[in-house]
Amino acid sequence: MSRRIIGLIDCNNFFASCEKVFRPDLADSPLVVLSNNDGCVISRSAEAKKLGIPMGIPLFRIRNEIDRYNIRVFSCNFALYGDLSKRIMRTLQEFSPCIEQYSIDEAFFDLTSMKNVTDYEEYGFKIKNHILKTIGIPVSVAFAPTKTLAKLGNYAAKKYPKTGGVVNLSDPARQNRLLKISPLEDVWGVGRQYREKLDRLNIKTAADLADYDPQILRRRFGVNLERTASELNGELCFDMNENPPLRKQIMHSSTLGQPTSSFNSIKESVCNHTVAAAESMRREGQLAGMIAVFFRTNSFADSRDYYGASLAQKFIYPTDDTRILLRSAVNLLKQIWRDHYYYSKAGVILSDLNENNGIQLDLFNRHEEDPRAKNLMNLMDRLNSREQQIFFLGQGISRGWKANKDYKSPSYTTRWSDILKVK
DNA sequence: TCTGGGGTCCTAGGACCC
DNA sequence: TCTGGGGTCCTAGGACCC
Repeated sequence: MSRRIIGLIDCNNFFASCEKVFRPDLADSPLVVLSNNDGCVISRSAEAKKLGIPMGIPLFRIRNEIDRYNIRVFSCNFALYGDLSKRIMRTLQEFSPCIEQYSIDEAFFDLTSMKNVTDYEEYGFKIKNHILKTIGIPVSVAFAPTKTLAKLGNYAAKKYPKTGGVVNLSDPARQNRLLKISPLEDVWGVGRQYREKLDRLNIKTAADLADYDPQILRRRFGVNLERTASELNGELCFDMNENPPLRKQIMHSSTLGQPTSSFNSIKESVCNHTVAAAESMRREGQLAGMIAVFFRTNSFADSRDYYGASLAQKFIYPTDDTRILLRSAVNLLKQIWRDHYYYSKAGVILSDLNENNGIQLDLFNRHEEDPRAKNLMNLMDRLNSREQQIFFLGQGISRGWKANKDYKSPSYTTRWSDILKVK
């Protein structure tokens, strides 16, 4: 059997890079993208990183730096990022027959069967340059016999400019050299908690982890960390997964623009999340067996003023009908509602998801599916596929509770009215 | 004043069954 | 009052990922 060779492509500063694609005038400017509600920084351009803007910092704490260095600020625009992501994944298909999209901005791809590719470094640059030229997003590429090593290689491709953004770790000697200089926190699967505990065992580098007794790792940290260590040794434990299993739950929630004590505002917010979650569930062809609604006051505030609640309901017949889901959501909300608190977050979770291929029939309660419901949902999904055209009354009209998005870029690629004009 | 949103898996413990 | 092994299902909590 020939050795496996797995590639990993990972976009550089993805959200920030997306914003720059349509603003070439900002190519060299420091730029940050904010979380929902313009709360904190979730993506930074290279220039912003160089200025020392940390990941996750709240906007209000970098007001000075923004003024002093003229940092450009953008609210997040997921329609734009999702669309560019799709284009990148499509492009990658030209380079590998087997792709696993791992997140919005990264994908593993298997080159094991591509015998004509022998110079991986050259191939990596080919991919990188093609994506930069056709889509405008800079990416890093790494190759290795396991996913965990490919991840580590990709880290190195970003960290060491000398690599030019491409790292080939197919050779064990190179793997070992990188393991020795990689701190534990660069390893995929090692978070802060594990790092601190491993540090006490005198495990400080990726090489230390790879060399440690696997049985002790398993006993003290579980099977996944043991696998991570094996993967660092070049032994494949996390294989490619071209068709990731369908999601088991779908959550939609948000922080509100302003805390509110108004039942109506929270109800509208919950209804909107329900509609969005149902839409995304139908896109996957799934049905919900359960719905849960939750809301809470600001968790950072004084605990005396804290109230949060959640309540779930099971469906006898799993459903994807937004009208049924909305009815349940509002019902649940009414049951746990309390006046006089100021709520800042609300959302909905659809779970017990089943594939929509014939609902299990109950011997005694025959369930007749209403074909009109299906048609109605299809029609709504089509009309709303690019931007929202029609909605349920429960979603509200004024939407005063909506998250702040003061710095949003236009939806260049997904909204007709925002399409870029060429003079 | 202002602190994201959306997921997964593993493990331990309790209830319950034979 | 004490004694046993095995299994399932559920839940909560903790860890990780982007």
